[in-house]
Amino acid sequence: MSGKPAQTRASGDEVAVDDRSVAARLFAILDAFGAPTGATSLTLTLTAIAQRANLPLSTTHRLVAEWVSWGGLSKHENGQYSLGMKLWELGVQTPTARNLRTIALPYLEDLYETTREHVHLAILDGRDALYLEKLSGHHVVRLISRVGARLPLHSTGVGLVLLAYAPTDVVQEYLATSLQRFLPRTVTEPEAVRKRLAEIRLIGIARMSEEMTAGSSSLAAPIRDRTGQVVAAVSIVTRTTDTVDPEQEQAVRLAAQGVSRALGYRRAQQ
Amino acid sequence: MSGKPAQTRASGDEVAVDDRSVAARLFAILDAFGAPTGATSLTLTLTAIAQRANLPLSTTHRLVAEWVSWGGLSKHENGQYSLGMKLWELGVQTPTARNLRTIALPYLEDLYETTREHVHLAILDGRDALYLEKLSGHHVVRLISRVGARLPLHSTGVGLVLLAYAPTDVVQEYLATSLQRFLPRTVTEPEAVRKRLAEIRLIGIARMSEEMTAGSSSLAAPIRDRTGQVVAAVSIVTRTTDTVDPEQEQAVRLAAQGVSRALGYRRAQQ
DNA sequence: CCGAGAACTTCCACTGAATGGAAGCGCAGG
DNA sequence: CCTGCGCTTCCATTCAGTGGAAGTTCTCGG
Repeated sequence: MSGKPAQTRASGDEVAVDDRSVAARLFAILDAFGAPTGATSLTLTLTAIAQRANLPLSTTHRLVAEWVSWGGLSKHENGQYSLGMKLWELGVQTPTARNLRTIALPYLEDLYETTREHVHLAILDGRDALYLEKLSGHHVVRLISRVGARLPLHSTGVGLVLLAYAPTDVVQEYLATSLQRFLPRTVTEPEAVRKRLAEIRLIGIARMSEEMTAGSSSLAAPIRDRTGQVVAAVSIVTRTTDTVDPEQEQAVRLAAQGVSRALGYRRAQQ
Repeated sequence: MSGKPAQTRASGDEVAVDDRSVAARLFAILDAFGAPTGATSLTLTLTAIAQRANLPLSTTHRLVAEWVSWGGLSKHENGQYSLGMKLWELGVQTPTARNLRTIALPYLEDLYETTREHVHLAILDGRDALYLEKLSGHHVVRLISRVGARLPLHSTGVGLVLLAYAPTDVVQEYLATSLQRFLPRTVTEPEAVRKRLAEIRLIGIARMSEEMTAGSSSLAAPIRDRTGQVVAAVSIVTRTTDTVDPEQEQAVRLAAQGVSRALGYRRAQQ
């Protein structure tokens, strides 16, 4: 109702201009719900979103409203916002997620039933192993992994398998950076990693022991599509024991082969 | 390099202006990948996106590029676009999807193991049952349902359970519209549906038979959170048989109770 | 009960970012 | 070689988005 001009920009001050596009700002808002403060920041207030996205409050308000009206964010009674169901709906439509998961799930279930261990399905995405699926039973054991998590390639069973069958330039680039050591047994030396990769290609299975989480080991095997390319990896994560259980190895191999066959892979001329 | 003005808008012609905001246009692009032509249109060309989103090609080009740079869409070698992994990553972070799924999955696995039937987990979203999870084994039987699918409330086991415990105004509104009859046995008459809902509330389980898919029946039970509110439903879908298997009913009930307990529900004073 | 403060919502003049028609490019088929 | 189709780039125009500020609501403490 007032007639006063609102914009009163400070005269000589150098204002760091924000040259992000509208789209980039919208994305920044969603990214605010990502991993920043870690695990449990799944719900944010408007102000918190504005801070994380580094946007003025009024702009945030308007853009958040756009997200909410579309369903990408949802507003709760208490005024907090969280990621909306629409994102989930579209997310599960993502081709790789949808197809791989659908096809692999039954085999993962079988693997879980026969071994009763944590079962993982992961793909290579950028420099990480991206966890597509996880079956865990009622174990009290907490693992770092969860669906949607990203874990390093060199310290996880699935990661090492994915790396073993990745294009050489990917391996090259990955090993060019310094690899984080999580536990004393984590292999971080590039040449040592290369040796392991070669061994994995030879025997078709990766054996990890106490390299990411104390007390747990894993067995992982590659999943191939109809072109023979490795597109994913399955693993089971067990409590570390002295002996390697050949039956477990067999179970992991069978699961990987089952999924591969379902994807159209026909055993190559051995 | 030319100096000619590009914009040569037809003079007297009435141009239907598009008053969608940038955000709305961006969303329209994602929606183009949704359900429009049905199931398998998971990959589109630029032109196809422009058509479906009803946007000029150049605008589409620019906005699609924004999505791609963020990871919401990904561009394949052949020039086709599909939903990107980023959407999946954010999607699985969605609170309800994440929490419910994580908590429920082990119980769903148990249910699958004991019954060996299709297992479903769904929530009420708008006027539909939204399928959060589905375990299916290697059955050849094709079901309509899949993760992320939306199916009607009155013709599915989970749907009817969700409706039975929904707020009265939701029920009112749902029954106010005409309900689709899929098969001869689908109950579509509002009063008849209300009767079923009352029965479900009484016995705590929904029994459906040949109301959505010929030859299959389902048993569904409600999942409650710590406040006692019904937040989801589990079901098994079986081939229709003459007799009701009390053990199956028991298994479904147990699964629902298990999840409810895990969500913090303590059996109310009966 | 009132006042301070924090968080959210609305307002609106200004402007630069988004727009989209057209031209340019690249490729496949005739 | 030409034609047609689909994608990419260009850029003058303009209007949608912007964000500072004022208004509103809610909570907490005195």
